Amino acid sequence: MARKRVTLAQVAAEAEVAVSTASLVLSGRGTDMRISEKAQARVRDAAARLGYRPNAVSVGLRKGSTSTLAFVSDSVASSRLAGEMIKGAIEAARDRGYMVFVGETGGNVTLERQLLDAMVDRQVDGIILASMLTHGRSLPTGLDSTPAVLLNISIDGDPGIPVVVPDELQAGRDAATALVSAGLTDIHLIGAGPGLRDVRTISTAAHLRLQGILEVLSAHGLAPASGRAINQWLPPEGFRAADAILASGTPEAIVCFNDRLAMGVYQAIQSRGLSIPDDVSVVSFDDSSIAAWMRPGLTTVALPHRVMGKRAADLLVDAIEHDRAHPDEPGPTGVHLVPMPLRERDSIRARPGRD
Amino acid sequence: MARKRVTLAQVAAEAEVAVSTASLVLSGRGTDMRISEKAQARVRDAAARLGYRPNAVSVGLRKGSTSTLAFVSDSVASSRLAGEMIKGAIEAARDRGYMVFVGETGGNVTLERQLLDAMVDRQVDGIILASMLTHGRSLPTGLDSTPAVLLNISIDGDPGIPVVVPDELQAGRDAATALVSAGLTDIHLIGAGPGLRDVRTISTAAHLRLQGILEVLSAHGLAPASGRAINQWLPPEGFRAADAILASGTPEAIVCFNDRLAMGVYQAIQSRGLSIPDDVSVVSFDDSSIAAWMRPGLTTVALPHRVMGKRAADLLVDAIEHDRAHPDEPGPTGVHLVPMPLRERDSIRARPGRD
DNA sequence: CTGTTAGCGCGTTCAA
DNA sequence: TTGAACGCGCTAACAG
Repeated sequence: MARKRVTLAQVAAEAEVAVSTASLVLSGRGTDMRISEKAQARVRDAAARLGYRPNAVSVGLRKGSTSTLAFVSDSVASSRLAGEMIKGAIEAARDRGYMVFVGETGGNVTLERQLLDAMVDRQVDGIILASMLTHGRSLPTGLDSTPAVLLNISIDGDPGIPVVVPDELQAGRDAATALVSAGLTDIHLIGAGPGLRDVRTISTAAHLRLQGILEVLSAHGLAPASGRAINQWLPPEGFRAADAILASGTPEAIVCFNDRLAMGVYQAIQSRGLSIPDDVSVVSFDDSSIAAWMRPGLTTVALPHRVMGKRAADLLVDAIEHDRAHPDEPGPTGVHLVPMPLRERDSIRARPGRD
Repeated sequence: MARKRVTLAQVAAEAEVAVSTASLVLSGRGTDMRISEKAQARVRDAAARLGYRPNAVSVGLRKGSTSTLAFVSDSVASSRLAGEMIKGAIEAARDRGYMVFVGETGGNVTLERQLLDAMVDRQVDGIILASMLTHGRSLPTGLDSTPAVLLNISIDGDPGIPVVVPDELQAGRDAATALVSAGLTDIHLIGAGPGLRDVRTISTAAHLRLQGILEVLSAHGLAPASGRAINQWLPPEGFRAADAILASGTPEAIVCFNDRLAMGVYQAIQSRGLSIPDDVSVVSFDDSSIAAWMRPGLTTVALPHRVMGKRAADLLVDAIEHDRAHPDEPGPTGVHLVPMPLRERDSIRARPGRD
């Protein structure tokens, strides 16, 4: 097993040149250093024949840079989201020549420390710290000694490093606009609301979505017909909330704060023999995989996890390269909002008599 | 930025001993080598004071082993599965002191080669090669020079390394048994069947599930009342298939080959005003997240992705350690079947008049 | 018991 | 143009 790797020294021997010559040739600076064409050819040939590949560990030790990123997330339950973000980050990293270590903390701070340390020990060039919750948290120490980017984490105060988060505020506006521009005015909220402070989760997404919704409604002289602040955004809760609304009449439209709530809402509406969107229009958030499969297809504002991951990796590599070029200047920073596109399907119907 | 790391030499200087002494003490073999208690204390103290952490890259170069695993998958669309497998692998790896590089090939063979090479360049100690399709494929070369495990991949012939796959055959048996033991005999198949060769996907899962189902049915003197071999196992296909069955009467029971098909089947049954499970019993496979949220809860045979990932990582570390201990003996091998547990919910009802 | 020495594989001076 | 020598940080022989 494990047949020995060929080293640069072996290539040099095979090509009958010195190691440094081989090194220069293979790093593409042969012509630059005016090394004879025939020598270069011999080196390249030998390398190819022997199947030489530079030992990345050695290069890492020598240059201090390992072309490696760390992706550390807390990924609690909502694993699908994490998967997409990781995927986006990995792809972007690969395109820029980086590999990525992935670690999960399960929200455990001690574990997070250990993971971060292990990553730094392995000389990662940069760190993406991701959360699946988007709530305010404090920053682990040590993130200042290595380039880092925060993904889906909102920090209180300026973290001094780039932050990538979805544009939940605009998403809220877009969801509300989709309803209002269909002429719907009797709008009920399930998940949070009706007031700006009626939020039961630590997620900042809830606040921002609500804020965006209320902003658009009030701009049209409207207010939510009702609102339910819910702690757990799952189908059964959605069902119960919708059922309560339906008990006292048929609403024109319901905004669900995520697709799982919407699934329960669908069940409640349909079990009463009502039709979506003929009787009730529904709009939601997340665009999880079920949204497209529900009948009718659910119109929802997508959380672009993959794009967010990609964005974070790109920003991180930018930061790393900036750091290399200008070691003493402060690195890039700022909050990067990733747009949440509205996926229009078939759960909203314009009110008759309106355009 | 990037304040300099503390090196072993600095610790040794601070403790006024030689580097080798410091090395021995910090690797826990101080007492073993009978180094004076006070010297040991000085070293430990200095290390703690300076915040010393060994440079893993250097250790990797020196020892040839990096405490690092590679997880390479092709993860096509079905990303949630990949996420769970990765998670399981990462957790198990962490518990045994390994970090993991994650890479995705999107099914691109060239990319797979490049990724694998990049991993090997970084001196990973072992490789998990995973697929989300479980179909027969050929093995990339080079997997023989590094310990490796195949995850969710069935290879034609003996790959000579451990393989982890779900026990789909038994899963098929269990699904059929759940129905038969409820006294149901009018059983329709959606996804594959009715005959053993009626399969439209490359997935080996379809074959094995079908085989298990037919085995149990025939053991009870039964055969499928109907079967539909379907290419794409998605809700619309499930809806159409179920609708066709319902057009010619109400079936006692339907076996769906995955949960997404079942979702469509639910929609078809319920849109006709029929009840699950009072009129029709349904059983399925995968236990995807929607299964628990459907109404009524879907009884389904779970694909334990996380367990599979964990299993693969454990086997890989076993193989690595075996290799270290007995470098010339052949490594472990064999097919490891991971049980697929039946998640009983509320979509099956025993036929009245039976127990 | 402790210190010195020699690499792991590579990139980079500095001379020749 | 090329080759010899040094060191990244650490471990393992080998002396002392």
